[in-house]
Amino acid sequence: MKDPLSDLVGYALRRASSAMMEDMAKRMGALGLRTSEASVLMLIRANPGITQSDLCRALGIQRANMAPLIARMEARKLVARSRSDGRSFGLAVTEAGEELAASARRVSDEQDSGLLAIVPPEHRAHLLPALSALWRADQSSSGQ
Amino acid sequence: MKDPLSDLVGYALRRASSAMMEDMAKRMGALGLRTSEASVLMLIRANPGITQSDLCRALGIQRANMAPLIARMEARKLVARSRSDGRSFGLAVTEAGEELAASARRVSDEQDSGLLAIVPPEHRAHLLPALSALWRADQSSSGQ
DNA sequence: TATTGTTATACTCTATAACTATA
DNA sequence: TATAGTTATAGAGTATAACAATA
Repeated sequence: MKDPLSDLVGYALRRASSAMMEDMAKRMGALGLRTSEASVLMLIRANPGITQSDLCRALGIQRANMAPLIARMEARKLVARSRSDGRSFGLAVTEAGEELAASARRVSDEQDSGLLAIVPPEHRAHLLPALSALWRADQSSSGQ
Repeated sequence: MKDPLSDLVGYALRRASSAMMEDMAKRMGALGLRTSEASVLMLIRANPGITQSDLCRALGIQRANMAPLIARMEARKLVARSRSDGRSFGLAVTEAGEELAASARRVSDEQDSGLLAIVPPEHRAHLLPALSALWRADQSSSGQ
């Protein structure tokens, strides 16, 4: 069968990302986390006191979608909120959240090692710089 | 702000793919196509007589989701179906479909050039081989 | 006026289960 | 038994609009 798509970087990018995300969903699911929850948890852990809006800007998530996500994690006592000003909350991980965030980080690192192991050695060091350039150059992610 | 995710290949892969797909959706939308429809159209064009199931295996789409997609494109007279055996149809692009497929291919090539232009020159040639290795190595895509 | 958090809502993509007709 | 196509359905991700409270 002819495959007119296999020489397209964009197509390979989508397929690689889908495969990786499916694998990641399985790994984080084993911890009781969605992938979005895992990234949020890791980012709060690294930035205690961060607000929901700052999280949204960092992760490219809409505020409207962050609200129920944080609510779920607060209900599970993984994250605690404290008023920072009248509008916003400062977020921090609880003890349970700290443990889970550490596990999520470990899982992420494991997956990353696995991904890099699949990439032929001569291409390996180029992947992260190339991908970082692609998403940092994106215009649409800057506006909310 | 600390960013514990930016050194993860998996995270960069997801962000780069999201940005690319958003851009692609805009470009294909201008042609009246969804991204999935565009890829299907290009693949049928390159493989006249292909069945829906073969398309599904090539593109990693579920049969259940292919049915309404093909139905839409048949209703728009972009694709024609003819019985190949009692179970399956052979698919082919119509004249209108051929034109639209050519436009979709042009749009894809344009985007790809733009993507590669963003990647620093020393990393450029490594991107497609690295991504191809990643999604071709994926286990879950082989089973339907 | 702009920002934060929230609710409601809708659209797309994707996945599974169940069914029929055929090989 | 396995495969092709179909339908119904549900989950997840994501987007916009509108609102109240606050800066």
